[in-house]
Amino acid sequence: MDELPPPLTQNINVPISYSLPSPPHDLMQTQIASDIDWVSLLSAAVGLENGSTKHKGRVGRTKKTIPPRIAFHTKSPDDILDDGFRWRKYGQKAVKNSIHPRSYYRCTHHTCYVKKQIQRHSKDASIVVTTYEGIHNHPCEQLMESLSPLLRQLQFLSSF
DNA sequence: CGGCTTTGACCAGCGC
DNA sequence: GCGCTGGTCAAAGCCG
Repeated sequence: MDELPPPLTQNINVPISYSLPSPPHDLMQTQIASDIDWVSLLSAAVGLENGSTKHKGRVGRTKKTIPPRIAFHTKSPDDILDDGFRWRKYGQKAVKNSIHPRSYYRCTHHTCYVKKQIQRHSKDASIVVTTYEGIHNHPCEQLMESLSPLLRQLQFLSSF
């Protein structure tokens, strides 16, 4: 499986819960432990979403397929969570029933079309709701950067 | 100069 | 059909 979820790194904020949007119902929220198995978690989310019907609203101007979606609730003073990937902001909108605007980000990798939305919780401003849409089709740059010295060492040792 | 953010305009879905 | 709302576009400006 080369489609990995946003990996946990040492400086990443640990989500306190995640939500699986499952239309037509509202978000289904589950508390998670800090040592969560991210691969199986996101795999479950992908499986759940693939079988679902279309969700409310326009998915995109050109894209017709519905990508998998998963939302993380993170208690953090920072809006932008460092998940190891590079993101470019392409929009911000004020949303109804919330004083906090919603920010829209796209993965900057040219072949990757993953998007994420970031919004502060309407009732608890200390909670950041990050919604990922789609799965990255490339490795995490930051993770590969931190692993490359280790990989080089392993290659060196394996030559003996 | 390239990459990024900001921000107003635009578009499409939905409910009435 | 119309208005509201959420999502996206794209020009302008900022920054390293």
